[in-house]
Amino acid sequence: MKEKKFDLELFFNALADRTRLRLLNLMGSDEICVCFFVDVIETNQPKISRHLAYLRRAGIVSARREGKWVHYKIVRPSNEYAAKILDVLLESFTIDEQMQIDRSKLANVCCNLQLPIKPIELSRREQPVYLLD
Amino acid sequence: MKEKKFDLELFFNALADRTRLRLLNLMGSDEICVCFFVDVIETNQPKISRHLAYLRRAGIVSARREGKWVHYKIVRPSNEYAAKILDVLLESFTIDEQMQIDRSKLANVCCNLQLPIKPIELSRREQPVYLLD
DNA sequence: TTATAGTATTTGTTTAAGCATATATTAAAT
DNA sequence: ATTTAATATATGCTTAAACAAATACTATAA
Repeated sequence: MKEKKFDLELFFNALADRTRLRLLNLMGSDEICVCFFVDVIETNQPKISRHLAYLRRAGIVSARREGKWVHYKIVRPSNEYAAKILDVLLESFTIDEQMQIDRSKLANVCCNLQLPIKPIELSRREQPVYLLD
Repeated sequence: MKEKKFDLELFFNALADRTRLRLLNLMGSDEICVCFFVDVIETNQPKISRHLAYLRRAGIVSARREGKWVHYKIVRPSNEYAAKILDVLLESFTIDEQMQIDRSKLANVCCNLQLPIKPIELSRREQPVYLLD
């Protein structure tokens, strides 16, 4: 079973959109629920879902369903150079004003930033998880 | 006089195209004439010019006219993160088979790869140069 | 059945290719 | 010198394809 080749063009295309960069910024090192993205980016949910699907196809994020909710997180791309590039990109968000505003908005709607275990989710029992795509 | 902000989306879009990646690979650390790109990529000249213009607008390459010829080279993006990303990208070309094939084709049509001074150009007197854009 | 998220469809916009043409430079001819 | 031709490169224009947004609809879980 051969690994399918990592598509650098798809990768860069995925990063060439402000909404998708904002989504990556919000994920940072945490796992974030779709509904929080909708709150922070202040747009409709299908649009967020479509951009998340784009990032998924590019091998940049993964999804995990937990009950009604789907959580997304950044995954390390299989291509080592893409992984390095993603690291630098995430680092670059620290000097971007809007990205920092987004992060504080997320901290408001979602009190679990910075916490190793998320209080809200503690009250829900763990479900048998499955991955999309 | 305020520097205009570096456009990360434009930068990533510029990198999200195989032809443009091939052009960057061919430039590497050298300054290359448009006619060599046309020879190596084996496509029409307007297409090459268009992609080079795209890279120029994204702040990734610069052009220098010397007589009838225009030479392109990679420039360090003003955004430090973009510069780092470009470094990693160029490094990634070393493990890409087609990129290496392109480089050897270039070495054939253009004997000056690896040489600090290009023999062909030595026979032309230096012109007052100007930059496009 | 209600909340959450994903998909399908339509529409408008962006992008790329191909072709033709314009511009810049040099060389050659008058 | 001035015109003409040739070469190298850039740019308009048109068409086709890809992409994004909005809306409506479907699927899943509680």
